[in-house]
Amino acid sequence: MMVESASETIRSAPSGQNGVGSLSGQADGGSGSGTAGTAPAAGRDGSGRDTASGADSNGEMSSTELLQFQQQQALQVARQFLLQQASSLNSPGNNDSKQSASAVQVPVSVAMMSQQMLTPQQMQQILSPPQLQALLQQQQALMLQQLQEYYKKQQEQLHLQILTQQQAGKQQPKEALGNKQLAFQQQLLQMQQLQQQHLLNLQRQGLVSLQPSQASGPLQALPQAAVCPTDLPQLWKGEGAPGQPAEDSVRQEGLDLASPAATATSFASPPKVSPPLSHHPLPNGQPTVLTSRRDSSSHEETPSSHPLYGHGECKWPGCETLCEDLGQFIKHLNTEHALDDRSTAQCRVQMQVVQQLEIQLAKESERLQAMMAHLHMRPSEPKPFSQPVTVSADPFPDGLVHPPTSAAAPVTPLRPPGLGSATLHSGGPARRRSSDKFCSPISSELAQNHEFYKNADVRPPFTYASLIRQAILETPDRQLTLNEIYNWFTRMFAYFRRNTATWKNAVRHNLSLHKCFVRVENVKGAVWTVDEREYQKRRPPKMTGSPTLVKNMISGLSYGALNASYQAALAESSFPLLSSPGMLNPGSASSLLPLSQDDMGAPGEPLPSNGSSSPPRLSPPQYSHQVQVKEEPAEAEEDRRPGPALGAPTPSTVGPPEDRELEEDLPGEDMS
DNA sequence: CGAAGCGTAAACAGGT
DNA sequence: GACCTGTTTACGCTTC
Repeated sequence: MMVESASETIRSAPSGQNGVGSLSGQADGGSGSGTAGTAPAAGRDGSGRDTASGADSNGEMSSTELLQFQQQQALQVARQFLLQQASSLNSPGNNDSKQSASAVQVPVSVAMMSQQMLTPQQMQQILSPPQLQALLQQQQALMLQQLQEYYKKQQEQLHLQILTQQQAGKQQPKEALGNKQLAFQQQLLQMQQLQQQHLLNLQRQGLVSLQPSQASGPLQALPQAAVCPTDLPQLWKGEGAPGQPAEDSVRQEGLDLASPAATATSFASPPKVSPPLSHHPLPNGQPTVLTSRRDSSSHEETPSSHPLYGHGECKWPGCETLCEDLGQFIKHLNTEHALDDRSTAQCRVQMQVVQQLEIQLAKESERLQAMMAHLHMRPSEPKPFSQPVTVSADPFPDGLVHPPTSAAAPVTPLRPPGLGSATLHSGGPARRRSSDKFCSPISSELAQNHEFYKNADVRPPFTYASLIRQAILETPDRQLTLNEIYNWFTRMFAYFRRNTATWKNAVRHNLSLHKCFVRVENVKGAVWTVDEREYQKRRPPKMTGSPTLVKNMISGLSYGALNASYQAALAESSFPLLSSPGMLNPGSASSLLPLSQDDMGAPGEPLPSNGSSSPPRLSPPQYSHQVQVKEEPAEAEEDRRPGPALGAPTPSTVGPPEDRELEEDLPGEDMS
């Protein structure tokens, strides 16, 4: 109710021009007008400064010194990296040490590969899913090996340098040392986070078979490793102090740090931008730090693993406070890391770290591309990956909490994880919606970014049709009144709460326009249902085996979306892990699961499907009820729906759910 | 270049 | 008469 009215009031406000303009503006990062405060807008316009923040602070350092430090950092990273592996191998929590290890390896190549190194066609044609996986692992191994060698070499060097530096540092003025350390640590963090990112990416893609429980191991371990016990405190303190108006930028960015709701705990869950969801939050290859935090904080499901809590101590950058248990940790978090200037500044630093990591990732990706080109395929797209890098030079100059952007497209400011750049059409009204076009599972997409969309004023990258369908399918009865659909929109997407209500018109328009939406006269009025068959009809061919589609997916979507696509593709290839609910946010995953199926291309009705695995929402009774309802509108339906009852019953309406489910569940399911 | 899909705007009708 | 719901048409944009 309230929401509704709210949206209505807003309706007139923003869209001075046409809906298109405002929309694209939103998605694109703000064309200046309209809803102010979107992170992107601020981020872009803001400082043209780039990742150099670290470097900036190093202004005093000579280039040689800088180099040295970088080397040292690399070494450090290498150490941590190896340590990380070792720990994960030995970690009692990880029964599957092998997997953990691979987790570390794979990400490298995975992340890189996903970055448009390969043309979709190449991927598709050259590699079958299994092959792909194998290739990935090969790459990983290769990369890992190289990394390790490199690190080993540097280690010796580093040792020397560290020693000299330490000595020098004692003699040097504190300030200089501080700066050096700052830069050093920043890079260190970046490297480490890059690795985390890779790992997470891998996990999300399901290439690393970490089970939910296990997943927490690496995830937890990484953040820890990322924190250099001795140095970080200084780093953070140093950064916070430097007087940069971090706060300003932070607030401008739309980071809700200042909002009452945003307590220290919620820091991790910047309502506006950072994608909330956990395991897959980094579809874009974004460093996971922020996102992962959010996860666990919001989903106490894994009480034992708060992203900022691990190994009995607080993992807040620069803080190593020991906490006996999670409860204590939470208290500590709320008291010590509440919303204040310091935390804000630290947050900002973290953002910079992430930013630099992205650059690093891009570079590595570029390298991989070259490698791939040399080894396997012909240099697919001459389009060097470097561009993103350059651009990304200043992804979020001032910013805090930017939505995870893929290294591939760091430029795009406000993008929910998992959304490809496709989402951000800067121009015309006809933005590409990923779901339909690319078969990227809207459900999983939503599941992953549920919180994000809920809080961020970002337009979801789905077509109205998919959204409507989603709304309808999410309900037990598979039917909604128009008003309920409205409510779903406003409930699920901040965008539809705050933006013009033109979407309501669009919703109605879509309901009427698409045959897949069937109006049913009900006791309480009219409800809308989905005719899956029709819906599937209007969907694009299929992505399995369709090079072009795959191409679209990959080129059109960013890293995140790519992941989704990969997941879908792999899922089809019987890689259960990929789409495994375990990887998803428990809460949202369950509710959205149904969709993922259908969106994955399953022609049939998604929902009722796994009564067991998927949410219990669809109890037999309900289902039958729905069927009845649907039957009612006989007359109208005959027309619209060719013949549900004919050869094959309409998935969603007729026939025993169980059957459908089975069918749908089959990997090769879809389409023909 | 044209077709298709999508988003948006708007006119219109029927019902409450 | 205002508002909601639903249908339909038109236009612009993007992608293929």
